[in-house]
Amino acid sequence: MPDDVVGLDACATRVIDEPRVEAARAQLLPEDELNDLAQLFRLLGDATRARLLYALLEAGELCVCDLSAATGTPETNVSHALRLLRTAGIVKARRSGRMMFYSLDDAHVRMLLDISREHLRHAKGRHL
Amino acid sequence: MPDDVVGLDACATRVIDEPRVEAARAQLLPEDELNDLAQLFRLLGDATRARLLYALLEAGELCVCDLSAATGTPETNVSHALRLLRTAGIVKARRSGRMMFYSLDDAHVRMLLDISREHLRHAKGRHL
DNA sequence: CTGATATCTGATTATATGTTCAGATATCAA
DNA sequence: TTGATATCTGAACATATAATCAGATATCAG
Repeated sequence: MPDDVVGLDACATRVIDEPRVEAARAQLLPEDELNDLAQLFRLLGDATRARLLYALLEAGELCVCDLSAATGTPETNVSHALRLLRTAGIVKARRSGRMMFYSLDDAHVRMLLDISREHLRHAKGRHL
Repeated sequence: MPDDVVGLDACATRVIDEPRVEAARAQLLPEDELNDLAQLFRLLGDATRARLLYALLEAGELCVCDLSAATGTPETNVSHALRLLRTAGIVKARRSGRMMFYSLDDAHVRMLLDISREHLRHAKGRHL
């Protein structure tokens, strides 16, 4: 059989740069890590959640009703959104009486929010 | 009318920490910026696209068929994915003969990928 | 206890989007 | 030119998920 045909996990595709492909394959992230990473980004990739996160980035800590007021998001939506973010370890909650105060739970996420905002500013106008 | 009821864009929600809410509102990102940010994260938030991006992060530059081979993704999917990423300015393309070589187009995105991977490592095991 | 408030939850619906397939385009070799 | 190859495109389908609504839980005041 020809040696330029791959028979592993891919379909029979011709490979142009064999060593580079091998290197890339060797460093592929494990499936579960990749899914976790994708999930992290997906959670940041919704306007409603992003609004909440940037509000928390600025305000530090806010209760559900204040988050609702500050972002103009119905409280139910805020609650649903925060549950997803909390389960993923992106925000943390602190109870005080009948209120729950939320804040960002991770320095890396804070960095992601910052850098992405910066990216946007720099990327503006570069592409058609 | 009572002064603890908000009547601007939100529904009539009671506000707990008025000044903090005002501050958060004043610093809210404009809608279009927020949509762009959410779109950026959403594009990173898919396992197939993330696989391709991390492959490019490691390999530097790969053509479609090599990306397909390296990640085990059908070439059609690779092409669809790369179009979205290219339109958003996340990857750039270089033609060489009948092949197209793709690579990451933005230092910030590279940072996002790095930091998120780091986040994952550190966050592993912290939450239930 | 009862009532009021803040938040949460589950189910439904509507929308968005990743995947697949068939075929189109573009480049090169002969 | 013709044929082969690499990539792209559009449409149909299937799945995921955000928004909405009704009602549940939890905390506190009286």
